[in-house]
Amino acid sequence: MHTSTICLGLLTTGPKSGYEIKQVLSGPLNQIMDLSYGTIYPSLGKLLSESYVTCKQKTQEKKPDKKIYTITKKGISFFKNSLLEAGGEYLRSGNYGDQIKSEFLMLILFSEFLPKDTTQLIINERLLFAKQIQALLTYEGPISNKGDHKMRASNSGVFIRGLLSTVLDTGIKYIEENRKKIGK
Amino acid sequence: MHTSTICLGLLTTGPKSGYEIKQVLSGPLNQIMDLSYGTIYPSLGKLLSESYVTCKQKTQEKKPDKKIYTITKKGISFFKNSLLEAGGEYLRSGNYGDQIKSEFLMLILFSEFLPKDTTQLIINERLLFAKQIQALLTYEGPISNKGDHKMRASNSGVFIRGLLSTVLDTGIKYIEENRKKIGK
DNA sequence: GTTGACATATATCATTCTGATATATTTATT
DNA sequence: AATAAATATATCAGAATGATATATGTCAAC
Repeated sequence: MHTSTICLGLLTTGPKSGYEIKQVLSGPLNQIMDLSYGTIYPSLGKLLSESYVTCKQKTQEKKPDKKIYTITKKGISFFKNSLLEAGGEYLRSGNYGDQIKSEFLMLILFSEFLPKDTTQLIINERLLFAKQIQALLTYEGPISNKGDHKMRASNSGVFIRGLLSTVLDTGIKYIEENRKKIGK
Repeated sequence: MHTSTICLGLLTTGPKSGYEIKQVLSGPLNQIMDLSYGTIYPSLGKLLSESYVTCKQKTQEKKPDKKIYTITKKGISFFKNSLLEAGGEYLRSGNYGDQIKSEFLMLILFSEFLPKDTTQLIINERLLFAKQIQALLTYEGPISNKGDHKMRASNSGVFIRGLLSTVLDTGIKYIEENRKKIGK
């Protein structure tokens, strides 16, 4: 899926700045996708030049200028086509897996070459982190203004949150129950 | 973790060609890390120029020439340092999460813009794929010569396989039980 | 028997992406 | 009063991907 498709998709829930798109991608959605500013800003620029979005410059009183991007009708139509194409490519490719780079598990994989206390420290920090993410995913209270909890409130959003939460929980329990086995 | 650290780490289990390193990274390990040829070959070249590995050219009778790389003593020492540094950076960074890009879940996230049958097809294929990976991870029989099952046979390898298998199983069950909720 | 698909094997490269950095203001903390 | 952290956009060197090129072998299909 192209960066532009992701940006447009996130804009379907309402106008956003590049900074806000990054915020959304730094919340629960971070567990399934991330983009850097260096990818987001140029993508929004291109989308603007092709009239898939419009841009309202907001000269804020107390903060740096904000460029709020709004998806256009043309943009929604383009997004639907792009998404369908991405789905078709996904099905055709035969590569149905996710792209994962786990620094944590690579360190564990090579942990026989690491001091034991370092390995244990890494596992402790990872578990703490996973529990924080767990809290973020299961959080049901009022939406904060920090962008932490921003995810599509649709059926699919609920489905994905549930999936991530369940899977994360299984992972935490597995690590807690089996960590003794490493570096034995 | 740098590409060179990963290559060296994989070479600690025995000499390998660039192609074989890619094979290992295409087996069960693919669930936690992947590298492309465009990353592996230049990295091995650099490692060779710095004497962290040696290279034996094997003119094979029936196949293209093979360049078998073997880690040196200097290489092992360098690997241990690099790994310790990677562990330290991991702990210092505060970013304990994995880098994940899930084409599948992004398609599900936006599935309200996709035809229902397309979404269902995507889920079907994903489930089929996940079950194949599951079989690969739990496979206990003789090691094939296809590189499919190559993973470190150490404690950590067993730990990681178990973790991935457990987590994958939870994911499959969740999707099977909750897929009706999408696109309702 | 030969065509086509697939596996083995190395290598390069345009395009893409990341991670770091620069800039500037506000808000919160100490 | 100073310092850190959040808000906000933008750029860019370096790294990584995905595609492509090259070449040979095998194996099944037609």
